[in-house]
Amino acid sequence: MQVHKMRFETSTIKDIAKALGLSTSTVSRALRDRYEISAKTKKIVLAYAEQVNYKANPIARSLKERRSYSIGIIVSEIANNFFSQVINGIESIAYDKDYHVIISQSHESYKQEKLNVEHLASRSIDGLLIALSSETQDINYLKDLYAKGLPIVFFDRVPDNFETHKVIANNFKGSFEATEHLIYSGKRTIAHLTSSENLSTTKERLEGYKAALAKHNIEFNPQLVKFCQHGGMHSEELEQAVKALLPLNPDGIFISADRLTTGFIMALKKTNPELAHTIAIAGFTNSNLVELFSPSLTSVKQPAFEIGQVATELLISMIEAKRPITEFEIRILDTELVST
Amino acid sequence: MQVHKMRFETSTIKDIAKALGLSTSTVSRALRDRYEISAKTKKIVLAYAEQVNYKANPIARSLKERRSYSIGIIVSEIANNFFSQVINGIESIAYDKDYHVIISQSHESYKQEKLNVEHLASRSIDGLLIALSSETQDINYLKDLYAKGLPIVFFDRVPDNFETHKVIANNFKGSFEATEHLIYSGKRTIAHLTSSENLSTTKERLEGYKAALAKHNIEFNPQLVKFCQHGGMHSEELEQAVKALLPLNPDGIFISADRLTTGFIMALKKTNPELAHTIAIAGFTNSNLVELFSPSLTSVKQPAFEIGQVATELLISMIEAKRPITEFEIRILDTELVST
DNA sequence: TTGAAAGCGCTAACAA
DNA sequence: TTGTTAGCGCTTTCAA
Repeated sequence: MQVHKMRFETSTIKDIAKALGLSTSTVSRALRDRYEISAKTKKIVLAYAEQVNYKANPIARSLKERRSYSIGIIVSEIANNFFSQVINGIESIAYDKDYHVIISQSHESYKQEKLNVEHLASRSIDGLLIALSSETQDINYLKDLYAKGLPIVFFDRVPDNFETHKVIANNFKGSFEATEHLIYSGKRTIAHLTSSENLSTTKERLEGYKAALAKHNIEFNPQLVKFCQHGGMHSEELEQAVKALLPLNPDGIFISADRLTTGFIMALKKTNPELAHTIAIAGFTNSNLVELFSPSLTSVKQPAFEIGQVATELLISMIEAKRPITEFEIRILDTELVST
Repeated sequence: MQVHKMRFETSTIKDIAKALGLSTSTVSRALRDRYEISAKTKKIVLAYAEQVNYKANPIARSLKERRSYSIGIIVSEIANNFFSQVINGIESIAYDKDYHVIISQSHESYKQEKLNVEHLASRSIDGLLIALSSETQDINYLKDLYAKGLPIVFFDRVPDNFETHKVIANNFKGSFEATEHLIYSGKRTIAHLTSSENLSTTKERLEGYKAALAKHNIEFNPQLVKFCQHGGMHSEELEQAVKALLPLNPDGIFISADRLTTGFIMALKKTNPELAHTIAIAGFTNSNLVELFSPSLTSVKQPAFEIGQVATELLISMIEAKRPITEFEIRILDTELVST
């Protein structure tokens, strides 16, 4: 453990105080730029601190201030373009405001999600940004933490029975446009492949799909809708969906999630390659590789980076709020339809 | 700030001590399972702690023990399949050993990398796992930290003048096989698109490429090799490379990095779509979407997850070593050639 | 086997 | 404006 001791042989506030013949509190005040302190002493302290390359020990500060300047993030998977872009947005704001982020993955498992959240909470995060796993139904553990004072902001996959800030894409509109796009290109038998019914996104996107059909007088056929409980984490799930849908002869399909979109195309190419280029595909995906895909598809892109930014701004505002917040916002950001 | 105070109204060691009429040290010993302590008291303490859902405050512990049980990770981009898989491997080991991880992205910028590392160091990470940015040449700032006692393990992009553990893929062999694969399919004018010359991976992969050419008596033509200083972060870089290579009429190309591989295909499709299916492509990529690509390609897959695992095991062994380590390992893991 | 006490580095109420 | 002092929650030496 010597190694460690060594590393901390950096100067502390105490060292500076001693060297300059001041008290630690004066040094602290100079460094934190707080309270009344003479410009002169401040300058001296700052100069000396600079000279000895003083770095405040964030752990000591955290212990004293009872906060860690860190925020927790829970996503299902970082190897998912949507989420990695959201994370970039989160970081862009967090680092700016001097917070650091701790990322955890639920891998679409409720158990893992709960474990991670509790682990983060015990690590004294100051706030939590979370997109629920596709398995999650019981959010009482989050309510408990929230009640104990942990600020939480939901993004993407949000619960409806939880009063706090939420940031989502305009799922209804995005789905409506994607479905309508298929209709405009002459498709009439449009299947819909989607995630677990638990997810808010699933419900909203299903509504958009239905609305587009209704607008164009196409009867809604529940058989054309297939749910994947695990969000496409397992390829069997997708192959089964393909197998169930094809007998209905769809000429188009609208897919409601990143992993499902790519997973569906893979499953289709694997099981029925001859159909890959005959079924028109429109789906949610933030992959920056869509241009390379064959068959090509029309993609609904979510403003992932912005979602991350907005969620972080809201979270930090909650963390730094002087009084409990009672008015909550649901921010809805527009998607973009991209054809290649 | 009330919000915060509230959150910490969880029981502390002191509370338990008071409730049970013991001293804090006894409670601490019981909880940490240390020193001589009577089985009886231990049981009482443990039961009570369980009952009140006691959670140790990691910040207080860190301050006292001068370590944070967290490790820092620097990658260029998490939205890169290779790196996100490495991170999954890192987490699988770290969480098991009760460390948490803090991920930072350099975005291939030396300045950002240095900033992030120093930020992490000031956050008292216990160790660092890093893949250098494509811009990085001066690693003195890392040497300084290392000299001060911060354990560091390099992976993927490693420096040659730094004595510590390193974990890499067998870049030479992977490149050799990929190039040879192109040769076996009858290609003779094989271009090579690669990253910044700074990177260790660039050098090793170039050697593999050359060796395969040599084995098959194909003369090495330096003009067929193009370096991308920014690792394909900018699309212009790639379009220029395409423009420079095509006049040489390559019938195959071997590409040495994930982002370059996908970037090159995009650039080719954009500028010379008619050639997209005539040039045989082999390239490093860990994308799980290659099956969807058109044109298709032969991919060199790195054992990313394992690289993360091994690097983390080595790092934790350094962190927990009782005495300074003097023998270092370079672990080389085999790649896999996948044709679709 | 247990307790008292010091101290990790920092902040902030209170006193001067 | 500055200093004194207490204390955040925990671990650990020393004494009992």
